[in-house]
Amino acid sequence: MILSELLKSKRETKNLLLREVASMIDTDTALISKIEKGDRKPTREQIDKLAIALDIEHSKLLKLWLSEKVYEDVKGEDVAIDAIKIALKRIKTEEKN
Amino acid sequence: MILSELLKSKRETKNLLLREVASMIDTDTALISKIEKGDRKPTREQIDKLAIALDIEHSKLLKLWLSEKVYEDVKGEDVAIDAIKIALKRIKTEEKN
DNA sequence: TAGTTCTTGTCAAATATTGTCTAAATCTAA
DNA sequence: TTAGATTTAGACAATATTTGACAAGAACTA
Repeated sequence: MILSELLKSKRETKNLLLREVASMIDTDTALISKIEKGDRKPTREQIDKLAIALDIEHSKLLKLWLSEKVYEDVKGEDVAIDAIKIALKRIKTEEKN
Repeated sequence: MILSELLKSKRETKNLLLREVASMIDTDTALISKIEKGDRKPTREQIDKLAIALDIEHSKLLKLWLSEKVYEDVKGEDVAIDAIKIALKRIKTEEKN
């Protein structure tokens, strides 16, 4: 499940209108629409607010958001998998200290 | 081995001066110095040129460069590992198609 | 068809990144 | 030590990227 899909399905489950979510996020409907369509990435602050507005576990949303940044960095590269693995190892070894 | 370290050690192995590398990369010594100290990230074009100038396998350099972008995205996040893993899965499943 | 919701395109403002210059710091050899 | 060379640090303009906002169009609903 991709971030944009999650946001849209959650909003629909809760029967909220774009304008209602928009006001909770302090922006306009156009931006929310774009976020739900994957045309724009939410900022981190928006992620925080969206978690509250849509009642989604914050860390779940954050994970998805971060993973999409990672994905964008490497997609289309033929060394994508190796690059991600290198980063993963680095994170893991750092956590041990 | 981190990108900046690799670049510096390779240059030293080859007994090149910053200004020599700089001219091959079409920039000035200050920038190369910063790259070697990790203060600046090379652009992708610079990675390509550095691979040639320093005689480093291009894909190796590219992997390191990409991995550091990934690392920067998630470092310090307590969901960092999960986020990377999600991205990794996504890349893997997409490659199958 | 009118009213509402959603989508799209555009563009300026805000941010972030990059390149270059200058001068200071560090190193090296005589 | 000092002169000359190399490397580093700081500042700042140029560029690029991201973001927010507006307006108009499209799609949906009653």
